[in-house]
Amino acid sequence: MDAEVRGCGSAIQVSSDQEGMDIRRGPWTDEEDSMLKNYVTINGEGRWNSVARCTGLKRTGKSCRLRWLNYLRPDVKRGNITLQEQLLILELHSRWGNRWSKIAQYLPGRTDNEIKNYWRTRVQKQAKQLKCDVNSKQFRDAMRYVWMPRLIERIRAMATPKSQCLDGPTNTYCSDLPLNNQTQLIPNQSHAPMSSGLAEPYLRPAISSTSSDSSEARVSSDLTNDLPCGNYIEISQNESGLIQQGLDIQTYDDQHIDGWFGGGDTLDSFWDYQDQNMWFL
DNA sequence: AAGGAGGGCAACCGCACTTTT
DNA sequence: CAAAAGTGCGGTTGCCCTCCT
Repeated sequence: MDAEVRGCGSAIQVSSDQEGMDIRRGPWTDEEDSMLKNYVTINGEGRWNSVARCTGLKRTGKSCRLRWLNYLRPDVKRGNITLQEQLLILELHSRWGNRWSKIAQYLPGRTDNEIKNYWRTRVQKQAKQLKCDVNSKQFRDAMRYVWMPRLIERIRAMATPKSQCLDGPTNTYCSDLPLNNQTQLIPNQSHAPMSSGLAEPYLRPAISSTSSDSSEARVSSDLTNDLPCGNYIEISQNESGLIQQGLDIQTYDDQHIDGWFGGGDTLDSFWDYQDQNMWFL
């Protein structure tokens, strides 16, 4: 039996659980936020049902957990998804599909919910506009061979005015990813299951490298294993200290790409559309 | 200026898995 | 070992805001 209480311009739903206790739903208030934040700061994460009971919050444990993870946690990053993050999302999704929490482990400060929303609102919208299924080969190929290289181009363009950073036409690009020498991509521990405490950086110096004297550090093997069709991101650091991102991309000429979109005109309009929407560029 | 449409995002739901008792 | 409780995760919903007409 639910009752709806309207206040402050938003709907707060109150229902009764088995014990007759009122359960609040809907948007969290500042007061609730501070109650939850204070409790977790003192007592740590976990035991979310207890949190709900001990704080006097009339919320379910699940609701408390979600609020903390997606909003109140101190390391939650706000603001737009960066180009590098977009590229990573595309890459990891091509590998793992809708494993949002797993993908989120590689994007520090981003929540699975945020990434999921990003995918649904941006990427799926593009698929819809192109009148193809987001899981179709056509769409995945467009991501892999058109959008991702284009993203990398943009990252490179934004990151460096330096010509030495370009490795010619060999599909090696650079960006300003904040990586240290001998960098390895590590999942963000703060998103790991049953984690506690502060987030660790998701990028750490590599413990070892197969090529001892090489300054290159490829994305960890866990990330690169089984990547589709020889398409992978390689992160390395050149002598200037700038990070190079190489994408092993098969070369597709315009004619091939035209095949996906039915000819030059269609492709042109496709790019026009992309430029208008700017969702990843 | 007003109303409608669509997008973005926070929050909820249900199920599956893990841990505890 | 089984049941209950707790937790995690992906899918979905609905509200609010912005843009367009």
